Amino acid sequence: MTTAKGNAPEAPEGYDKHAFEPFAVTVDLAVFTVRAAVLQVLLIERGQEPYAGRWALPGGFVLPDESAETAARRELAEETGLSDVTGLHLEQLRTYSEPDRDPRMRVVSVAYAALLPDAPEPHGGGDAARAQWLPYDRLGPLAFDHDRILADAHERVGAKLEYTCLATAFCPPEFTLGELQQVYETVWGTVLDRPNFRRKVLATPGFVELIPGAARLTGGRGKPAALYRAGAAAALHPPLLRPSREGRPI
Amino acid sequence: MTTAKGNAPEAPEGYDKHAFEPFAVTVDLAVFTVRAAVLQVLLIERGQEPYAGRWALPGGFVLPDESAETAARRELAEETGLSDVTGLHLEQLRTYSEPDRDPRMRVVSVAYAALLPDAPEPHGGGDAARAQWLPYDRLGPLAFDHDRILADAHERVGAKLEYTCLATAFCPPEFTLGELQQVYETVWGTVLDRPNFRRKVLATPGFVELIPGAARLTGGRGKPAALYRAGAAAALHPPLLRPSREGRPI
DNA sequence: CCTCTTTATAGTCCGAGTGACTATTAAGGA
DNA sequence: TCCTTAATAGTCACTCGGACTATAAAGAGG
Repeated sequence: MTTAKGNAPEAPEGYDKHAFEPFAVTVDLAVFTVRAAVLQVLLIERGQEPYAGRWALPGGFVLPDESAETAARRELAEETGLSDVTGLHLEQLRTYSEPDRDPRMRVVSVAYAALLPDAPEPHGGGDAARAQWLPYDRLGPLAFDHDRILADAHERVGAKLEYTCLATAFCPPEFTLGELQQVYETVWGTVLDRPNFRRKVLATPGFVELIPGAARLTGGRGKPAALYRAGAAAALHPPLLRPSREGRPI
Repeated sequence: MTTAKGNAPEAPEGYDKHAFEPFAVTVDLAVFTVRAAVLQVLLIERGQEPYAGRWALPGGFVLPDESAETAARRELAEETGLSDVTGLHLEQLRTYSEPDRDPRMRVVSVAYAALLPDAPEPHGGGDAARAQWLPYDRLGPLAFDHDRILADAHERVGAKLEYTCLATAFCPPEFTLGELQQVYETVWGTVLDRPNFRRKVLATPGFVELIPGAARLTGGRGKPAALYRAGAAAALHPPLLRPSREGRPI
């Protein structure tokens, strides 16, 4: 880990025709999980100004020899306390660069969305700040422009459920079709017809594969459900569209 | 708005627990147009090392009081020589931040994709470098990681044609359905059935609207085509999917 | 002027996909 | 044993889209 270099880099040859201003570059993480049919978001309570006491997305600086992707995965491991985050779905969302988005200084932030299959209680994190899962609904205003980042992340995740096999990233290694449907219903905030959902999922080759043994599982009453694991496919053809939304955002 | 021109910002309160390293932040533009059934890209010939003589995407530094979006639009105006770029489609692609992507220094680049309805010959640009439209196919290797950026941009534009009304951004204010179909065929590199394309486009409310007068146009032989303009809709429901691609990237 | 070519436009046919719905199976609880 | 719950199976009709044919309206060339 390098220290802050005390002098600004001079614009090297080839850059001399432009103004040159160093920026701080950070990553912000929108980490989602589905627990008990509720979409949960990992948030950190800020301990100091600005926005002291408000909830914020976890994140931090990109280190000098890191890519943003590497920094995001490092922060994800730190904030969740998980030892292995290599299998988790992590996806770059977009970059937020409004000049006044951080009142302290000029910060450009690369936002990532991450999906977790279950929700381990978060580790304190490297910041010793309070990290906690909170339901996506019922969130007060977040710090900085994190409301918008989180809304963008939610929209992206919802859209990707339509045309990719991403939903399995919310599920444990072995899951029932009911649990998979629950993911769709929770993220989309809709109710789906169970036989039709089942027909669609099973008709998509490589989406899920049956665990062939009589392996079954019961969450309580009712007929035990067959267990599936994620398949090899990445995309859904044709897509599994959300029920009638007329004007969907781009 | 932050100052601190010329000297590195000190990590302010709240940031002191992190290492802090200033980065240069730039924008790179993948500017597309369709001319004569060929997908063209606006490129700049580099005059100096590294990659002297190679083609590169236009772009430049984000100025201290600019957002990346503002910088991208400014660069777009400079490079194309167009006086008004407010109506053009400009969309953030993703951010490239590999530590070694620019051998001179640490540069984080926010990439944008832009679509132009027709191809005015490019202005020299503020860099006095040679700017030129080149066909998307038959491009040698570009400078830096611009091959990958351009490929990502192409994939994104192709995907957005499926589920948005973006194709009209490639067309002049008044266009025929044949020209619109030409955009799809050129970007996708496929051939579409004309009656089916027509049926689909006209069945999507708000995609295009007929210019009601006997306004017609002939590009040469054949029956004159009716003229349309872009409608108010932004999304396509259901989408206009590319012909059979089995494993589509996410 | 007539015919051929070209392009736009209209319409048909059929099969895949999906929404809405009903029926059956297999468990636990009263 | 009966009821409830949840998974699974199956039906029916409608829509959409791919493939295809037919017609209309222009220019080119004899």
